[in-house]
Formats: sequence, structure tokens, C-alpha cells
Amino acid sequence: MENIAPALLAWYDAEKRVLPFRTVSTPYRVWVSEIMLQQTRVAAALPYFERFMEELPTVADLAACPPERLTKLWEGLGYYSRARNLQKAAQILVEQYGGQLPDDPALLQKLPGIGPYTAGAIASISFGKRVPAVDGNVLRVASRLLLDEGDVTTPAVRTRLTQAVQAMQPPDRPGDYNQALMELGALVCVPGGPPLCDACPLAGLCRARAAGCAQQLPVKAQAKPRRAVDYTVVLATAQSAVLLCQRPAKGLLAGLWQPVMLEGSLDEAAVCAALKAMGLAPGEPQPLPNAKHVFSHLEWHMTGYRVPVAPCPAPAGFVWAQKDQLESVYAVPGAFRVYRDVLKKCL
DNA sequence: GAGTCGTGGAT
DNA sequence: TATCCAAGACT
Repeated sequence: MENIAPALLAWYDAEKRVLPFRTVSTPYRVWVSEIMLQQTRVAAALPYFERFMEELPTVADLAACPPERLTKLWEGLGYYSRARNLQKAAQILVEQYGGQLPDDPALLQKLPGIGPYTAGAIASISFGKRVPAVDGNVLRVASRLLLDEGDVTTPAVRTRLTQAVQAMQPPDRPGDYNQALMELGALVCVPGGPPLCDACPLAGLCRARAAGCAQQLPVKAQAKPRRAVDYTVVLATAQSAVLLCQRPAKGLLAGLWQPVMLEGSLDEAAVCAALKAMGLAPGEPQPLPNAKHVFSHLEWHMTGYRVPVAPCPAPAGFVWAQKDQLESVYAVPGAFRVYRDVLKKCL
């Protein structure tokens, strides 16, 4: 195949988006941005990135940040283990690397939260190393360009496509080349609809376009169905505060805070019984809207109540959260958005 | 290798 | 509404 780099880089120079981690691209900023962008759209990550950099401008600041504050900064962005791993890595950098990121992708990949893609992205973008950084965008672009009908979720196909794009990576601009492939996938060679081939600098070289099958690529094994789980969410309120409980340190939404969560879809009587079993004195439950939250691998079906309870010390593992604390202290998952909105109005 | 791990936008 | 899926990593 004719080398795609010249046309690709010319397009990138003219069309690339102005992004904060491109405007000032220190290794630290590139690293944080790459972690935030894992499985996350640029538009969703941007406000988080700006806030994060304002509060934690250096590796040392990140290493020293109170973990609960870090979780709050990440609230709503999802995949919360990313934040924990980011801090673990920062602490390793402070202790073992003088607070500097190494330029060797093999060393980068030893840090928590940095896998093959992110190591390649940091090494190529920040340090000019000629290494690949292959994400979902690049797999889509490459599979179309080469008309590769292999399943891109398999390691063999990923390796094949990685080698193909890296073979054309120019030694003088490896980071821009990697970013250009991703940018092309994000802006032109898009998923979920017909790609914008008329705007593509590689259209003349694209085998899938020539064959008229670009939209059918990449081939992916279909996702497995999610399982549904029923819960009852109880906003137990007293004296303009709501009862919150911290989730376990491991697993789904680890360490985040939530209202009283009971297994199953319960009626008023069962809710009162459960609250009494917690040592609370519940009043009359008031039904709230049901809510559904879809995760990658499961669905929560939530039945909601607001229940006034007699003022009392919080049960073990719970806290009484005032309205301002709910906003500024406790990190609550987006899964509870419906019920957070209720609290915003009634607390 | 297959599950786990969030959220929101686009179609 | 249902589905996909986004600058993936970890176990």
C-alpha cells in the first residue's frame, strides 16, 4: 500500500481540533488526558480535564491528593479505578522516578492503569518515540483502509493492523501520526453511520471505499446481553439530610456513596420493615419515579421511595449528608441521577 | 480468554 | 426504545 503518512499529516495539520492537552502537551497532561479518554468521548472528558489540571497541576499534587477528593473530581466520568490507578502511578513516579514520567513505553506500561495503548500514546506524543498507539479509532480506520474483515476484538487481528499502520509511521512525527489516525477515526472515518469519505484524505487509497463496504467494517464479535437486577432506592431523610452509605472498596462503583439500596423491587411495607431492621423509625414512604441505569454488563432497575425518618445517629457504615455535602464532598454515581435530582429539590 | 468496569451521545 | 460504542486496562 502507498504510504498514507503525507496525506494524513497534511490533513491533520489543517483539520485537527484545538484541545487543551494539545495546546500545552507536557507528559503529565498527556498522561492524564489519555487516562480520562479511555473509553470516553473527548467532549465528556474535557470539563473534567480542565478542573483536574487546575486543582492537581503536577504529579506531586496528584500523588498527595486525598483519595476521597480524587474520587469527587472523577465523579460522573465513570470507570473509577482509573482515578485510583492514576494516583498509585503518581506515587510510584514520585518515589522512583523523581516525579517524572519515563519515556520508555515498557516502563510506562508497568505503571497502574497504563496498558499497551496508553504507553504508546504517551511515548509517541510526549517523547517522540516511534511506537504505535492503536485504539478503537485506529482499528476502524485500518480495517477499512486495508479491507481487513477479521474480528478486531481478537489479538491476532489487532496485531496485524498494528503492524500495518506502524510500518508507515514517519520517524520525524510519530505522535502526530498516531493522533492523526485517531482524529481521522473520530471526525471522518466514523462508526455508527456512513463514513464521511468525501472529506477523507485517504479516500483514494482506501480499499473498503473502493469495494463499497466501508460501513460494514470493522467486524466485531457481538456483545453479550446484559443481565438486569432489581433494587429499591430509599431516600431516608431527616432534618434536611439524607442517609448515604459507602460502597465496598472493590467492584462496581467502588468507594462511591449511595442512598439506602435494598435488593429487589419492594413495596412500602417491605421498605419500612427494612428501615426498622436498620434501627430507624420510618414515617410514610412516598413513591418516587422508577429509574433504569445501563452499565456495560448489567442493568439496574430501580424502584424509588422517599421516607422521612426520626432523627437519630447514622447507622454503622452510614452518614447523614447535608445538601451542600452531597454536592461538594460525597461522590455519588451517575446511576442515581434521578434520585439526586429529587434530593436537590426536596432536601 | 472472557468478565468486569460507567457514562452519555448518536443513530 | 434498543443498540452501539468511545483516545482500554485489569483479573
